[in-house]
Amino acid sequence: MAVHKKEEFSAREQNLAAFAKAISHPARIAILSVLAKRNQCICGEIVDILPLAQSTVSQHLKELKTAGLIDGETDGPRSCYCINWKAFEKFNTDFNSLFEKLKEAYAKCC
Amino acid sequence: MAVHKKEEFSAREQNLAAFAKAISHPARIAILSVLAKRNQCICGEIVDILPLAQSTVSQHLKELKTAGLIDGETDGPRSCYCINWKAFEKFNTDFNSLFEKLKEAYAKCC
DNA sequence: AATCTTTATCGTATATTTGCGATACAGAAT
DNA sequence: ATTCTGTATCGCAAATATACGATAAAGATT
Repeated sequence: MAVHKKEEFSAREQNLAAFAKAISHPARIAILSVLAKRNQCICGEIVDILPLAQSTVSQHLKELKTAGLIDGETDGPRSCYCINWKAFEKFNTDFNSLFEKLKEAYAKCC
Repeated sequence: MAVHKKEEFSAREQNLAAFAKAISHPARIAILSVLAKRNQCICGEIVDILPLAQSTVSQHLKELKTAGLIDGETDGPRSCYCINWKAFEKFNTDFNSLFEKLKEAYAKCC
């Protein structure tokens, strides 16, 4: 009963899905939104903004970082995160190439 | 220990997250990809293409439909799905308005 | 050096997702 | 009317995700 067959799909499908998964939680959207709105990286202010415990926020940040959506250096009692725009560009490109190219051939059939 | 505080975020954040969640699995990406490549809706062919059992595919289709990414009519022994392009446009718009508008102010700081 | 502050990690409880087989359902075919 | 065919749903097992408190880690402050 080997649950989870994600590996059996193409790399492209897996990559897109992984990016989507990273932004599939409102808290992570909120974090990215905060990071996007500032020119500079911010640190623990995110914890004050979100309605979540510090450990939970840290966990979400880790997921975003693991997925490559943000970069972050944590030196000592202070850490600094910022958006990895290249990852976003790649997602946009891949997403559009998959779902947008046939839009003009759009024939509503149901 | 009230797990899951998604409700405490803004509607916009929840909507974006919900869309992302819908496409956060390779199987669902694959399904959407197949639907996008055809002008007509297809039915059980998806089951033949994906490395998953029929019941599992049906479940993924249901999730996509519930999330509003696809439309589907099932009449009798045959069902017909197709992509809801408007939902995709909305996602693209919301996504870009959240994450793209400050790209030019991009100051790499870490 | 001892303490403070900030962030990461661990452990754990609960909720959700994924996947399959079995079965129900509904129109089509015989 | 009975059988066939394609799809949806149910029930269950296993994997993942979410959240928090407690604790560790590491530089800053005193």
